[in-house]
Amino acid sequence: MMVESASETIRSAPSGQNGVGSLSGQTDGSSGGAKGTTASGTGRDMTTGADSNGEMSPAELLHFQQQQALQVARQFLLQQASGLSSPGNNDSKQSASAVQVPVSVAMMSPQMLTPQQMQQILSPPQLAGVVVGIALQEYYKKQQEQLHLQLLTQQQAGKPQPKEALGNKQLAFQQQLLQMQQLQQQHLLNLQRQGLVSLQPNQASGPLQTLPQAAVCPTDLPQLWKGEGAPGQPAEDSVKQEGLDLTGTAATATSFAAPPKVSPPLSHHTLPNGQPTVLTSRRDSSSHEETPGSHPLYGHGECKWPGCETLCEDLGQFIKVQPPAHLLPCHPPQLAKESERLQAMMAHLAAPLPVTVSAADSFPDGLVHPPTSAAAPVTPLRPPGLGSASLHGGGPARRRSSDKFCSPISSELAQNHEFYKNADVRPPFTYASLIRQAILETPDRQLTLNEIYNWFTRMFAYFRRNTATWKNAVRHNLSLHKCFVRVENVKGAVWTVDEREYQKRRPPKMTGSPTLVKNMISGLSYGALNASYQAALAESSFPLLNSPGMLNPGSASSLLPLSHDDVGAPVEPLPSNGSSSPPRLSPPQYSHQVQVKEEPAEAEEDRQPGPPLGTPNPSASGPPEDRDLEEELPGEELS
DNA sequence: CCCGCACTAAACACGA
DNA sequence: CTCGTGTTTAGTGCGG
Repeated sequence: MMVESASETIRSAPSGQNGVGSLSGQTDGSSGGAKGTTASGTGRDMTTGADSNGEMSPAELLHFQQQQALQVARQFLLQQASGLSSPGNNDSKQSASAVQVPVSVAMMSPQMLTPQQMQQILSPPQLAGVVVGIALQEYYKKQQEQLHLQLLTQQQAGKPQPKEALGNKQLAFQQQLLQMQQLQQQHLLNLQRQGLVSLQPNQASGPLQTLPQAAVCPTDLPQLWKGEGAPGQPAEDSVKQEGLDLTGTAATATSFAAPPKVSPPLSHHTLPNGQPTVLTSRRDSSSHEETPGSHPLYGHGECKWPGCETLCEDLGQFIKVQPPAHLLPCHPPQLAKESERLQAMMAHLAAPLPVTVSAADSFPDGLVHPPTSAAAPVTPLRPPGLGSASLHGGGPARRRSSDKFCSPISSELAQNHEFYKNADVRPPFTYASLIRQAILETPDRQLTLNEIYNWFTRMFAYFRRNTATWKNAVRHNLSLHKCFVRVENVKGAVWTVDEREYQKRRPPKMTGSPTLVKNMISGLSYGALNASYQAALAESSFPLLNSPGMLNPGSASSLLPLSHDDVGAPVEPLPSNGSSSPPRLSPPQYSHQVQVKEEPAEAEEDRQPGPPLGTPNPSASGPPEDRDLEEELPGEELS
């Protein structure tokens, strides 16, 4: 779950945008954004986790996600604590170490985390960094979901209660996740030992870590600790000292945390030396702790892991047996499969990627930049900021995410500029939105066809090939969409954007449809929330999903409401784009008000050069940008 | 199933 | 004639 939520969070980003659906989610922007996201991401997970309970409200979802992440972290801590102090060993020593744990645990308790904190923890850039692992995460997500379902089914025996069930489920699921991770890791380690896998601990962990890490980015953790007054380092140390088993799982984390920053305090992910033994111990502890006497996978004197019915006298035995000896045998098929896929994926991703993109790699500008071109030109990776969207180059499947959900193309681009520039990935935007972007980026808000071409090639590596195809598409779009207006110029013809038309063709409203809401939530982590939000506004494209991302108490409270009802309505003009937008223009204002529907011709005619404000739009205070442009070139059109 | 949207492909027209 | 630019039509895939 954690993973999922994390990934979800991330993905929403950039893109939240758009998110999102992509490799797996299938591209469609639309699907990705709305449905895709929901389905593949949190939505689904959530469902899995709480479906029995029915739908969760956005807020609940968010909270749930937070809890997931926190609980996992807490679990680790608890495990540590319990492992040290519980069964059998209760030395003063341990108690001493244990002392710290409680504190940390307290700190970690979900209730204590505010949405804001969450955001801090999962800052956009950092989140973005985690995106790399999304594909893997999703894969695991599915696996985990399945397992979870299985477990639930088996467990159902005695827990029908909704609320409680949820709580139990959460715990169970979390444990499951942990175990899954452990198993995965173990398996990898085993393979490693056997020489089947040459992966290094770090590498191996890479993907794995993504799970937990995604939820809680190591680098970010420090903040948490700090917040509580527990210095990052100390915490880490303490953890280590306590003989964290976490390390085991954590092996993974290492790579992530690797960077300069002192690694993640998040114990579980932190992996000191990837010692195998740790795993076992950790696992033990994990199973112990939480619910003494109970284990999600243990019941009625036998292992409940799907397919495994090993008999165990008691939990203790179960735990003992379970670990390496028992667990593996139980799930070889799954693990084997996973491992294979995992490795394949890793290979495909080119090892370092995950790490590369990690938070640590954030650039000075605060943005997470995609792997450099060198790395993987053809890799179908998702841009850090962008969640799903259709990136893979190829098939028709990709299309449109931008329109419906990635609207804030400008912010998206700004954030992932480097990525698109270097990665041979198809941008998740429609041609129309790209063209518009290209045009609006210029001071004059007009471009010749050739300049548009150049912009495409300059901005996207993807458009450096197959020129015939996309150029044709560009021309096609220019001609086809009313929003693009051709203006005769002295030198020739230039293309401008009729913002009103552009807005018209977009989905007018986002009523409070459930899906949208979900999207919003899922869109959670969209990169620079504020930035994107503003950008969205500026673009006047709907803030849709992106804004939601910011479910942050502070901003969220104020924004969410707005996004909801106001989405459809004209947004307040935000000169966020200031860069290119001349003072005179105030595009956003027109956004939806569209008075008249079509009649581009009319519109054009309407725009008489003389009366700048004369625009038919009553409410509109100022003429749309294009208008200005066009009007600036009076002669031609009018006459 | 239908519709709308986005995309791809391609034919055709025009002017330089 | 070729090329670039525009326009238009047809077909496909996808989501609502």
